[in-house]
Amino acid sequence: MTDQLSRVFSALADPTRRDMVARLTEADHTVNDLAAPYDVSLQAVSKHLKVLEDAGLVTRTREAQRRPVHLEAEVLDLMTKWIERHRRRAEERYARLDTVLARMQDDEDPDRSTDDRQTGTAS
Amino acid sequence: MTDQLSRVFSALADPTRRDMVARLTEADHTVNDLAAPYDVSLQAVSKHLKVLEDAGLVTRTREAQRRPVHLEAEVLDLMTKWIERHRRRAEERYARLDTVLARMQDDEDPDRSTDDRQTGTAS
DNA sequence: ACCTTCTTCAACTAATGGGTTGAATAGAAG
DNA sequence: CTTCTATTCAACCCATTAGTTGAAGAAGGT
Repeated sequence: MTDQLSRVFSALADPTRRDMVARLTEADHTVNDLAAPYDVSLQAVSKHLKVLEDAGLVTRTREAQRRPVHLEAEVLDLMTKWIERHRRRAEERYARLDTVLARMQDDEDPDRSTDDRQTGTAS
Repeated sequence: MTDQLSRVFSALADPTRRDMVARLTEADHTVNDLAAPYDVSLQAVSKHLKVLEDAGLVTRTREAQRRPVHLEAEVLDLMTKWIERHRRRAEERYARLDTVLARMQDDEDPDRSTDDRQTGTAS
């Protein structure tokens, strides 16, 4: 899992980490702050943060003993781009399929042989 | 990892599975078809497909001995929605921060006390 | 019936992931 | 210098995952 895209998807596959990200959209937080709502050790939270950091989703600075965590929201665009690119391809394909199916439907029913392009009757 | 959103993120955290999804946007494929490009056993590919299926990303029907795999692209919207919701929140927060910073900048510089809202000079 | 094709099930292994506890570091504050 | 707070490192545990090989099941073709 060497590429960033994989790391980002993987990072957000965990509900706790998604919740952290959600809270970080509102404000930067210290590790202690972030840990408060969860029923796990501080060290576990620290690990979660490392995962988010390795994915590029958060950065951390220093402020006295604290290490405020900051969300790098632009990284989310990486995913959005991938998803939307493929979503779009699939949509286009479905559209083509619908067209094909509609034509087949027409062919099946010889009464309504009104082909849009060919104004005259078939030879 | 009980919720679907987690399963979908997790499913797409693997480059091979992403590639499969990418190929499935163009056409349905059999397991053999899908497996061809990868240097792993057929059983491994079958397992990958199970992950995608459990996430709701693909469905499989039967067609003689084959089990054609079909992409369910709408599921991608689940992710897009989550991501965009939080992306937007972060953006809004940044915007607010910029405003605050701009105000602080103004306060720091007493020469240019031209407040846009107040047409006359300050009292 | 038999063979072939396509696919999955079962059992195993090695690596990874999320959690734990205990010790170590970084910086303020006494 | 000691102590307190905030955070991380290290070692370990257990469950899950990605891969393997070998056997089995399901559907057609002969």
